[in-house]
Amino acid sequence: MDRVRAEYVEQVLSCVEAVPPGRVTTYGTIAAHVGGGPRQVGWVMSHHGGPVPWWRVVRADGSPPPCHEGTADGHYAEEGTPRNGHGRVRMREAFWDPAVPEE
DNA sequence: TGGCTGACAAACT
DNA sequence: AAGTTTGCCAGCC
Repeated sequence: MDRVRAEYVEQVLSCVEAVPPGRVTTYGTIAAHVGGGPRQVGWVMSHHGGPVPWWRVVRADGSPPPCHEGTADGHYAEEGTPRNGHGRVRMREAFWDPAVPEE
């Protein structure tokens, strides 16, 4: 079953890498796309989200991960991600869904 | 084997 | 609007 886990991780990372600059997606969206639960996606990110743009993956309310939020802020400024004046991303503008990439 | 924890989410108060 | 509770899947003690 190790392979299944590795494949699941690959899909999650793939979705994260598929997120275009200036856009963000949520754990729940990825979970609904690749399967499993939002916590599972978060678990994968915490253990295998090193080489991927994890800052493009935010919570459902638009808040960045509890870790490296300062670093994420720098990336958002660099990518031009629309954010609210409170350190949270404007989901209404920046939200991106892997099932509807043409948006 | 059972229970707790964790980069979450949705519903309820 | 903000805080609290339950459900979710997988891993670890």
